[in-house]
Amino acid sequence: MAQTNPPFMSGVPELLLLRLLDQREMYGYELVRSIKSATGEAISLGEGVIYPVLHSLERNGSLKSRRKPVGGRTRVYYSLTSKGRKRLNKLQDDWQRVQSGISTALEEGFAAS
Amino acid sequence: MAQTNPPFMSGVPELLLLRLLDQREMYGYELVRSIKSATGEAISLGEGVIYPVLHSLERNGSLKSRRKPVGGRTRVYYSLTSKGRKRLNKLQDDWQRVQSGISTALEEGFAAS
DNA sequence: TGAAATACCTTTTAGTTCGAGGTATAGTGA
DNA sequence: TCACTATACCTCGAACTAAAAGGTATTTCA
Repeated sequence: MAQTNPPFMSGVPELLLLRLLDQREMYGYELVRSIKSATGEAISLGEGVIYPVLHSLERNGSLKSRRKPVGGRTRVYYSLTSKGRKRLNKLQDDWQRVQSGISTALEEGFAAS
Repeated sequence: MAQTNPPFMSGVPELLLLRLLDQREMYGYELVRSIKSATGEAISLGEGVIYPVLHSLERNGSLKSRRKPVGGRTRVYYSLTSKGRKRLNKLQDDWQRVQSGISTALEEGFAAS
């Protein structure tokens, strides 16, 4: 069914990845679980979402990565570049604007005269 | 350039239209301006967004319309059906979930020990 | 031995927002 | 009268992207 453009999710994976990686270096598989817990189980993103976004963010210079062997397996750790930090700020501003706009619209009508 | 899927906008036009039309009957051109003012100028949607969404919502039974001649011009007024009201409730729940999930994720780290 | 968890990845699909462009009438001011 | 703006409807094409499903390979644990 591939529910695309699901309500209110556009830009969300990117924002969450940047936000989490701004706090500390993490690898893909770890991010999948971190997003669930960081959002209080409200948002869950599969690997099919995470990896492509990670790759495109690295391609455009927002993230850098380093491979790190851990007990036979290899993990790819990602961290923010300064460009990524700028991008995070922009997305947070965008989010704030949309969020407050919608709040205003939804709350209206309480004191409908 | 057609910047599509701009951050955080997916589902937003539908939510706002349903919300405004739940308060009172309105026509397309009017909705364009109402969205701007209802969101405190934070969100602005062009006619190229409004009309297609209006049509698809009517097609799926969330809205019904009636034509009304007003001073030589014809306006198409839209209003919610019961299906549209259910849809509005679902979208509001979705929004609430995403909104609180993101707030939690963004606020985290204040008291980072 | 087998199943589950870890860890990486790609491909395909299904939209949906947005800008630009198009038609036509009514109202306004010069 | 002429031009311009506002009103009011609409369509089309492009770009972007979240999600599901499927794929590989290793380690851990019962």
